[in-house]
Amino acid sequence: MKLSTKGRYGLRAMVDLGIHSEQEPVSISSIAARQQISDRYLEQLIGKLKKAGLVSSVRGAQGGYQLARDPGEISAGDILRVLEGDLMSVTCDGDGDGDTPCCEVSDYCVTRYVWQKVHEGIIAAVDNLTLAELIEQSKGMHGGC
Amino acid sequence: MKLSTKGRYGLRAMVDLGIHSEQEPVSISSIAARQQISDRYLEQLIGKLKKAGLVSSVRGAQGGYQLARDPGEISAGDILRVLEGDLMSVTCDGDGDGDTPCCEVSDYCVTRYVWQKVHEGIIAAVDNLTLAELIEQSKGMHGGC
DNA sequence: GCAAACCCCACTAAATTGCTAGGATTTCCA
DNA sequence: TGGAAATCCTAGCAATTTAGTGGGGTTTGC
Repeated sequence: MKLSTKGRYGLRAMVDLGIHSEQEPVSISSIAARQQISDRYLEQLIGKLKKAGLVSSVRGAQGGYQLARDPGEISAGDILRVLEGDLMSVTCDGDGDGDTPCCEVSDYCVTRYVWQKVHEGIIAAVDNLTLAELIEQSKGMHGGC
Repeated sequence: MKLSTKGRYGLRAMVDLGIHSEQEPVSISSIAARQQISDRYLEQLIGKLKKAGLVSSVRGAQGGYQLARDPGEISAGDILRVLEGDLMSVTCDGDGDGDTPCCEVSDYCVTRYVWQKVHEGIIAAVDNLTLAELIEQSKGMHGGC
């Protein structure tokens, strides 16, 4: 139960875009260099973010990526959902093929109950956190941690 | 970012123990049969829970497991932390070997910031949820979901 | 026209997950 | 006193996921 590099890199890339792409599009290679990430790998992650409509692209030379919306209109949850899949989707222990009802085994709905609670906690946290806020945070700390 | 069977099975096993082990210890095989879980696998999970001090064991014939503490004194978070590892541990993207400071790359502390928020949300959810509450939930629903 | 960039898909080594297997040890009970 | 029932311990293994790498294409500014 941990955040993979997909989510971590994606958050950093989006913050980077927010800071550097206001005037002109930013290339994968420049983000990768600043963030010290494999550019081939980052390319795939940003591809997903583009398909999800969070970033827009400009093809050809001097092209690159830009945020598709205002940073205030993008939440950390939006980014993480794209890259990490459903954030703690609430599933039963049933096989989920639709044939069997969700809960034929005694008392395993506790899982569902717990997960509902956890899910609510996560969603509340990441959906109320805008990219704008993260960018502000990031600008605030120069080198220090 | 999902709950593995470890956490799901562990929660169900603990609820099962809470319901059935008040008088006498309960064997792995009976829990596994009721919960429809591989007993060999469950054995390993309960082993961890024992090492963590959440359940106690009685060896030999007619032995088995019991809750080590009152269900009101065990939280869902306690169980999940044992089986799923740190719940969203807040780590930087630094290599974490202690040699390099946490944040030598520009602005990746946003990861840390986001994760702090998510972590708080999760902890608040699972640590305020007692096993007693889950047992009550479980008893409340007979077959229904 | 050519280089810089995005785009797309396939492959792979390493780690994790969800088990299975084979025992050894302890203890109740007939 | 001899099983049988149970916990304990460690190792292995197939399937999946992760974190990339690789080899191309296509679009576009200069």
